[in-house]
Amino acid sequence: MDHYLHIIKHCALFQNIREEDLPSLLKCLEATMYSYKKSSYIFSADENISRAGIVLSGSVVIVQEDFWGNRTILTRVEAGSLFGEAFSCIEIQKPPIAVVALTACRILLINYRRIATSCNSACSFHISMIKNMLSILARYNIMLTQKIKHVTRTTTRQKLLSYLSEQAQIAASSVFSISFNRQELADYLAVDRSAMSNELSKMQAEGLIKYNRRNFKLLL
Amino acid sequence: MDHYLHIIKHCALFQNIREEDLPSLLKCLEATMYSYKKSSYIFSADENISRAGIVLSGSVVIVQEDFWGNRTILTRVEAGSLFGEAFSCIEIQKPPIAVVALTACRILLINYRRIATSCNSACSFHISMIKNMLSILARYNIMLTQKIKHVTRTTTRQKLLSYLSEQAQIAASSVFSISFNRQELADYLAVDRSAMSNELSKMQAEGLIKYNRRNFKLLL
DNA sequence: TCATTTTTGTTGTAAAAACAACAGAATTTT
DNA sequence: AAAATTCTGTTGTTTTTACAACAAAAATGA
Repeated sequence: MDHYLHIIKHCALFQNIREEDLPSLLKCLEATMYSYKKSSYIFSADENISRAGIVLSGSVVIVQEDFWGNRTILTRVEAGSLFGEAFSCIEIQKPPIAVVALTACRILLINYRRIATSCNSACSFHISMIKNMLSILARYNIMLTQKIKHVTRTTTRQKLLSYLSEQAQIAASSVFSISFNRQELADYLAVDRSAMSNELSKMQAEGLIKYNRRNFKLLL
Repeated sequence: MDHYLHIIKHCALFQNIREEDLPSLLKCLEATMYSYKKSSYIFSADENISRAGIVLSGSVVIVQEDFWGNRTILTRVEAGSLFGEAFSCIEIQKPPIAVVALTACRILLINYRRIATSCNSACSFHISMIKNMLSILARYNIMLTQKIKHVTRTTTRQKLLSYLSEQAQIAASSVFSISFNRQELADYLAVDRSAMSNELSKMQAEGLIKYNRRNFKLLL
């Protein structure tokens, strides 16, 4: 675990907490490290999520899956980021999401709830952590709001442009790479992959965009 | 404002705070009451949101609007509930949402940020309020996740069934009323109203549901 | 009460998407 | 290096949707 301390200390949850406090804090959070193979479930839907996870290496996706196995990707989570935090804050019997390893990964599971609910206000880092959590949740909210913005566009083209514009804005450049492959992007935008590939081709033919695999360029 | 104290004290933000502390707390939050006419904007998109709102009477909707005026409803907020809280927690230049009065309403605007960021830990209710905020944000997260579940279904019928099932579950009954009219529901599910009405008719004809206006019954 | 406005349901048409099936390219594994 | 697997693009068909236009019902308000 110590091997990943440089990842952990940069996690948004531990901002404004002194590095020397981290080890005891992690003990307090019952932090335990696990390894997962590609495509394995870290949290599966319909089982109570009582801990939050921090990605130490690799990456995971938060997904919604329906009865027939159709998958929607809510977001991709990279090393250094937190997931499952909302379920650490409130008790939910059947969480509406699952977490799946996109690549082989190492995950630190923590029992955040134990700290937040029985907080001894003498510990200064508890209050720091709760405030960090506020900011993480607020950001996650806004991320979900952005996703809703994309998926509620009426046509596949509009969804793509909405998503690609956001990525260009994040990259602060009209040239950028995306973290999703085609199937994952289709799952994120809730469209059919082949129809989406087809639409991308048309958009390129019309001179709206240029792309090769994960590299894109917006042409106004 | 005192007239609405019974609403305010039940607001999730003020749970575990003694009623006698409320007046000074509200002063601390710079709470100010405003009235809005039906359809007017309480927060408009692209203007910095620095305060959160509590609905005292009437109801509002959180919406996303695109350049062409297409509107998606994120959620409806009733008396006693909070909105705009995510933007009180983190600074955002251009919020992706607007808040519109669905009916004539009275709103209490509060400066939550001032409290959360420069918290004097001597005030016991500050920590209570921050914890309440955590729970509100977590719930809002889950609500957004549910909405994404609905809007990412592929057909209008699936979207309707996904939404109606959730409502039945919330009501704990197969007979229930919904808070949206047809246009609002279409805006929430991101479909065309007339196509949706048409689909509802078909579903009724096929014996899947029975409905009259806002009253629904699921027939398995 | 009557007129006006809002809400809901209905129908037809054109556009778009899902779905399926497949081929070639790229990547990974052996 | 070759084989196997994964990823991406392409095409055609069927289903579904958006859009438009309108009529009836209900709610509002003067």
